[in-house]
Amino acid sequence: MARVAGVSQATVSLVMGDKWRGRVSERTAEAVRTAARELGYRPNLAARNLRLGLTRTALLVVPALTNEFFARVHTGAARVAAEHGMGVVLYPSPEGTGPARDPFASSRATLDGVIASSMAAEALTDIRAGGLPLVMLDSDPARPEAAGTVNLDIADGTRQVARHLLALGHRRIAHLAADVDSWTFRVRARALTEALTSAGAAVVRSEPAALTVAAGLSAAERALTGPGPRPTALVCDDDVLAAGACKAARRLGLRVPDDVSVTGFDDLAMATAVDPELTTVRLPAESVGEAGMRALIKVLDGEDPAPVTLPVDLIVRDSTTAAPR
Amino acid sequence: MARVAGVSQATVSLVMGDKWRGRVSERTAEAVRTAARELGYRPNLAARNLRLGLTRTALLVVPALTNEFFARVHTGAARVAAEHGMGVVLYPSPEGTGPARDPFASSRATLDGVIASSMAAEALTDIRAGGLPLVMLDSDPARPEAAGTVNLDIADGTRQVARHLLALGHRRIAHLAADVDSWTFRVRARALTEALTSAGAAVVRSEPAALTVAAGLSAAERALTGPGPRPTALVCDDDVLAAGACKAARRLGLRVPDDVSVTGFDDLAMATAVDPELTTVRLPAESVGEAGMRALIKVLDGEDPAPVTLPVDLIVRDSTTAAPR
DNA sequence: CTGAAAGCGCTTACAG
DNA sequence: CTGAAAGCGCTTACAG
Repeated sequence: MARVAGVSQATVSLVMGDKWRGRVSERTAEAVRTAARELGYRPNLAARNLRLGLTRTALLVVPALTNEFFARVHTGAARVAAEHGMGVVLYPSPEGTGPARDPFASSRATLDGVIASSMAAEALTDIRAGGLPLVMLDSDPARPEAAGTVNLDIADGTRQVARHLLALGHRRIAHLAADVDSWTFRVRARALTEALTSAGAAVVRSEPAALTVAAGLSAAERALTGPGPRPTALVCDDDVLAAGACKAARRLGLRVPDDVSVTGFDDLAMATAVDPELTTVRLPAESVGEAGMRALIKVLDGEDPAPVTLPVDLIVRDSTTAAPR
Repeated sequence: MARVAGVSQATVSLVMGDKWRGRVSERTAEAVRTAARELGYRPNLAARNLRLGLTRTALLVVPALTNEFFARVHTGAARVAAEHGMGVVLYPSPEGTGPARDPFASSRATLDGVIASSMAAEALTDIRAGGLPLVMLDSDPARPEAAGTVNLDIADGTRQVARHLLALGHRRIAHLAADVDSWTFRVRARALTEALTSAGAAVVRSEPAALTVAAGLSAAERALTGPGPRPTALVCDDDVLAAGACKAARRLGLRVPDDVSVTGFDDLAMATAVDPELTTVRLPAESVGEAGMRALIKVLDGEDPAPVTLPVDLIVRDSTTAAPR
């Protein structure tokens, strides 16, 4: 390339890196650009990475890709990254929220830092071993592993759900709990119990369920047909579970929301795909991604980003109404 | 590292690369491994990439991440990649199926090849400019851009839908067509028209819709309330659209499937989340990813992979029944 | 069985 | 304003 343009390697580097102003003549720069265009020349990133010792690439580790939440987190992260000349590469951890295999062996990308969303802190030891700056999203803020944290106010979202249901007169409330060991779901369970008991109501039953429609359906069946008076509301950890819960209610001959109110969490596309549309908690997923990338960039710049907690909103739709009788 | 282990750089390289057998003594190899463990040493990938001229990493370009189909394609591709010591990095093209910005500028990873799923061929010119081997998934097999292609038998899936509906006595069928310019949707439209007209039926109406529940809903409203006799069946390009169509029917006081049958496509989680569950076409997404990665590996090995077409299956559930009257 | 040396393609002082 | 040189950390012949 340098030969074709009739200049030195150094000059090519300056021009391609847009650092030539005041150091290379306009004429020479133009010649380099022309030659690059004709040759389809692209700087070898591996060489640049080696020389610079950084890659301007971040890895976003997520538990699974089947959830729009993570897609939106990525969108937000990628936007902020682009503004800073960085890129984001996705690593869907093959084992859900469990131990993430070393992404370096897997993605083989060289990375400047990693952002992990909704992962168990323990699941990230392999990644930590790389010594890379780590920003944790939607994870236990008390864990000291991360150089930065961005959280959703999950507890508040759960409290909003509880208050909404209490205001509608519900007192017997069951919880369809995601059968996933992560901070975000532990918070939901704890906040729900606290909010209800402090108001004189109670979680009359808690049913664990994997994050699928079918699992939500059978958990809801158990919750609605178990011993004791039937719950009048089902609080679900996730919209997918809530969709299953609505189907279960219908199969039992119960109307949603007249006989049973159902709430979701996340506000995925599924929340409005089902009938009735789900009352749920909307999570600012893109903002989470944006804040996460901003935090990582600060860490990379040697700064110490303050922890961020983002508010969430209850979206009241048609799956909740006044408790029967 | 070499200094700590008391051996040369070359020896370290041999041991870390697992190429030491018969060339380095067991004793020395063990010493290297121990030192590596203690130091938390990891070979610098940028240096290795530079030296080797390859990265054993493939890029998977997808239109968007909000769809499980692509998540499953990735899962399949990653599995095959891992078996061959490769990794797969995801690149969700920011503009849907439209022009993909140069992923090299964005992901900054150095790549051996790219796999593109469901993208318009024209959208990949930037990527092609990199001169990397390209495998296209779920894309026009007639385009010569790709070194390998893996397709779904979308036309056959559409024909299965048509035959199913015809057998149920439907003759007035409307099409909710995804408002996305890609091969996969063009095939659906063409195959549907052909299958119906050759059986003496017809697509009485075709309504374009973006790939959201809300868009599906309003497109279905248009299809069901337009001039002429009402269609008895709605063939939707996608499960999301079908979910919207079911809601539209219900709002118009029509029962699904008794008054209108509705079919989806893809068999996403949403297909069983809604009530009634959707009759739809199941796509072997993971197999698509696996076959795509296998094809890329062949190309990388200098072979010429044969085009693959994977069969798809109609899944009959509760959203279709005999035509009314 | 082990080490010294070359070279992958960049970027960045440094010299002219 | 431009070029020659060093060096990032590997891997791979090659020599011993």
